[in-house]
Amino acid sequence: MEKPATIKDIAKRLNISLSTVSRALRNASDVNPDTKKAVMALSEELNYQPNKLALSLRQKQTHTIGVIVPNLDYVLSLMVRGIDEVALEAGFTVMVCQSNESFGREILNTRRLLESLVDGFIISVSSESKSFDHFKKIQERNLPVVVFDRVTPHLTAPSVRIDNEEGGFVATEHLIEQGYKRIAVLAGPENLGVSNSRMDGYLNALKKHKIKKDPALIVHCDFNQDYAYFATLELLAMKKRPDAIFTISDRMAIGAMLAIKKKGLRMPEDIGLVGFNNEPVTSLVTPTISSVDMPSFELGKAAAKLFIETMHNKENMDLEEKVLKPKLIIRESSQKLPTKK
Amino acid sequence: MEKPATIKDIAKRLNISLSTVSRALRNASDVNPDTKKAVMALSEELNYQPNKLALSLRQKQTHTIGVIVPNLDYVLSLMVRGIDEVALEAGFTVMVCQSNESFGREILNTRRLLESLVDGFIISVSSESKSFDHFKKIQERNLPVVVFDRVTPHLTAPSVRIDNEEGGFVATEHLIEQGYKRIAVLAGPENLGVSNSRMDGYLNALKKHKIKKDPALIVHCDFNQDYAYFATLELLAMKKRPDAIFTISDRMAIGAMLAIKKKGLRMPEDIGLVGFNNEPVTSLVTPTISSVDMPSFELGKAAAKLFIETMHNKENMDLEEKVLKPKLIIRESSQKLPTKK
DNA sequence: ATGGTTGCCGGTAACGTTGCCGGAATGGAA
DNA sequence: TTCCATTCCGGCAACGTTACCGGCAACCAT
Repeated sequence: MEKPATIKDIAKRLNISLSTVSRALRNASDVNPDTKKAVMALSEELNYQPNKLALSLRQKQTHTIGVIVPNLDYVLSLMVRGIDEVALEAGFTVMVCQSNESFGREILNTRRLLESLVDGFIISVSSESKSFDHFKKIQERNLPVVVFDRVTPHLTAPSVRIDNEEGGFVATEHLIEQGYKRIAVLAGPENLGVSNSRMDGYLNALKKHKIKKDPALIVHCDFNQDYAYFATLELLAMKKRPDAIFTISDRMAIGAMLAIKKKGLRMPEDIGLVGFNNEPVTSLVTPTISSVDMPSFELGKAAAKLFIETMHNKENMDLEEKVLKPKLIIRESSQKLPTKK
Repeated sequence: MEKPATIKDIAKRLNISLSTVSRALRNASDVNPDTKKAVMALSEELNYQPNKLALSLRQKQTHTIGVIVPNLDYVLSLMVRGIDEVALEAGFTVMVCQSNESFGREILNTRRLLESLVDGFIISVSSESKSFDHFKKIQERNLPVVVFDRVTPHLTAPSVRIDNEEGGFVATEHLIEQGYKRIAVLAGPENLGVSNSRMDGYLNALKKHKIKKDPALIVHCDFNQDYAYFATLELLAMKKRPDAIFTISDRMAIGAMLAIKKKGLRMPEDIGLVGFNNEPVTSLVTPTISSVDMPSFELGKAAAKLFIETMHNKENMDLEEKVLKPKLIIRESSQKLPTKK
């Protein structure tokens, strides 16, 4: 048993035509039940597997979805698993590419996936990307595109995300309620929509509680632990230092935590801290860090479902926009007061 | 610009034959420099991309490598990135599947990748797998298989791994040198080669230092934080409890740490702890946890290189076996004595 | 008997590409 | 002039599959 069996082999052994075998193997109609049975039996015996390549070539569909993500950290890999689950169920294979937050790599990945003739894309954009022409080119080819998690107003496509504004709001309001007065925010790159939305939530919370916004307490820095570390050191060196920090990711919260410890300050007594993503590490460090949790797995599943939907009725893909709700998980780093009630 | 351009389009526009265009696009020989130039120019203009499907169908090669891993934790995802890097360089695409440590899923993944007509496999086996027939079937089809990280003697194939025995040895010897007397080991499932090798290293270290092995201190449990937590609680409840624990993964070390803290014991004073993998989290928790580091990225690269090698000379793939060296990183959890010298 | 319907099947082309072979045109050497 | 080698090119088949069309029986109703 060397080469895998083909339809031709079956046809020859049964002395019938290729067409008949082909029909017998799927379209039960228009074929004698007996021949069909014979074909089925033989295909079983020869362990016949249809050749996907030929199939795809013929019907111009690969049943493959290209997924581009900026990285595969805890949250995103959970989302990808969600995508995978739904896609598999629907008969699709997914090809995952990481852009490593790099614009150039994102373009490269797009090209590679396009070369692989994927049927469409599910995308979470890199934090570095300011231009989206490479994605628009995909849409011009009439391939379905769904954006998830990291959405952007510059790309018109169906999308799934969480309510980042609300996430930022509840995190900030929680800090306010705990009695913190000077709340800083560590945001990501200025052009990253997710970051800006979370910051909007932060600002809304301040406004609601009549706290004046202080530009010195709003820091943009790279989406990464080391940058957050140094940014926090600077914040803590201010004459009137903040007494709480909201970071728009847990990675950054970890950086902030290290800086706070380095300075010898205590959480939550001297300074409060809330992160975003609810990565497992937040409950392992000392003190445990409060964080905004999001339904990542569900979000991935929703993205894949939306993709399949979009694929089927390309016409009226009137830009569905699905928004899931985040949830604040309160831990030691921000709980100054005893639990209410 | 709707459908992507094909060779046929170019031929028609230039009034030459398909064959000529095909030759012009790769085999410079046997084609007039002028026509070649014209073809190149037009293909540029039409943004021609060769259709991979047709190519693969024709030459019975997909230039795709199937990668099966038990999960995508820190170490394995680094390895996969290493594989990816080398594969890309060599013109291969990789398809990554997670078995989630499940035997059934591993079989499923194998089948799916086989259906996708990958050119070969790079595999790290699931901890649950006791039979390897599904992988042997691949080899019978004459497809190259390389095993990495989680190797097994039951599968005859070229392999890349780290010296797990040495890793277990240095970790244990370090604990001994720090003055710990009753050293327990938290091992993984009994049939997992990696775990057993690390345990062999542990046993060798004991023997070298003339410490009698105590079966009560050798605990097998599932490869996961919660199991490790409960296993550690039991260890600590012994009449003569251990004064140090070596866990064969950092996940388990975290579980152990939580149990130790729960019991109110201090590290390193009351109890020493060393993990394996050197995941970033080990340097974030309190106390920081000593761990055995391995060159994961390099290991992935080596696996891909070996794969490509194996692919090219299928005949004399006389089972190369590459072994990389691990390195102990000492942190707070095990450092009872001041640093030497 | 004739005509139309139905059930079943085979042949052909096509998806986009390349390998092989054969052939036309050109040039130079005999 | 004749012959052969070289240079360049086109035709055909094939990879494995399916869509489409047409054909041959057999059956029923007229």
